[in-house]
Amino acid sequence: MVARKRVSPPGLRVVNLGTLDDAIGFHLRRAQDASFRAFASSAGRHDLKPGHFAALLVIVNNPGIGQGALGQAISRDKSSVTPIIQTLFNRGLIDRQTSAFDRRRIQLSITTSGRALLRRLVPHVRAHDRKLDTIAGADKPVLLRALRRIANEIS
Amino acid sequence: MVARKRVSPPGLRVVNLGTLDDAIGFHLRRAQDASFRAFASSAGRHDLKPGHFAALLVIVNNPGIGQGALGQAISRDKSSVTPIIQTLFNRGLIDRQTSAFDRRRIQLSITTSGRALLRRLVPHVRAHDRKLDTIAGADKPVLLRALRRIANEIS
DNA sequence: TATTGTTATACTCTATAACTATA
DNA sequence: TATAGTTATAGAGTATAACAATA
Repeated sequence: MVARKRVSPPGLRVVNLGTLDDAIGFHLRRAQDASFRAFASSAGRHDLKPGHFAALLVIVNNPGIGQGALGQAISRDKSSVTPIIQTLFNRGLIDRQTSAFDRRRIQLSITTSGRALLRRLVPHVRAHDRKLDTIAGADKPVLLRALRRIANEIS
Repeated sequence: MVARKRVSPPGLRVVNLGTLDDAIGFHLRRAQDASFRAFASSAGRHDLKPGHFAALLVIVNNPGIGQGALGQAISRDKSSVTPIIQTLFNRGLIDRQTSAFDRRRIQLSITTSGRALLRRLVPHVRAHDRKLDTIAGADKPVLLRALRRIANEIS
């Protein structure tokens, strides 16, 4: 009697996750991972990664914002913000203007071409958001509330 | 009249996140990020990172599991599983045994010392889980349901 | 002295592709 | 030919620390 495909390890078809299956952190990672990949393969294919997109959105919504505040908004260190800003600037998507009040500060704003890219991207981003919204369905408000709390309150 | 601290950019104290504030993906990333850091600085300080811990948990719950199936369980490529397994093995936390049925397959199982580490770690992990559970409160079932759906259904 | 942003650097996590050995 | 696991390698993404300019 020959050992056949799949027969070898007895009863291992379904992986038992144990307590992991009840751990919010574990599912948080899987969901974030899946969502990130899905975003990257739709909007990301169109030349703007999630991080860059988020930064651009913050800038368009907060013209004149500095890199420190931007970093806080997207929860990144200022040293992580620098390369993002450089990319956006090199592509002509944003402007940098030294503040007249404080010459250490650089005021960020979106350019016409940045707006154009955003417009071009919005449908894809919307599609991604809608996918998530559809999946979350009526759970969305509760989901967002829980996620916000986790991000803000955990220590 | 001298320009004083914080006065320069008019009205920028609070960052306006715009549509980002309504995007599940954005909050997913922030929550996952915060949760990961919190875990790393409690249980992680005790020598096992989230990824390694998750792998060890899957192994303890599925003795004899192979690296492919393990990777599927934690949503990682087999090439990402290899270094995790090596670390766990080098620390004597798991055993690898070639399957008698299929000598390509390596059956993973936890060692006594792996169990001991797990026991030692459980309080910290529990504390982290409890923190998340407390924050999620009554929202937890809905949160988990939404996270599972996102991980499984998004494309 | 403190703060804004940059640079240099390094670390973690991950995947792709090519490989070995088995099947 | 196909599959389990390894290796080599590369690329994102991020942070820490030291720095320059300015406050």
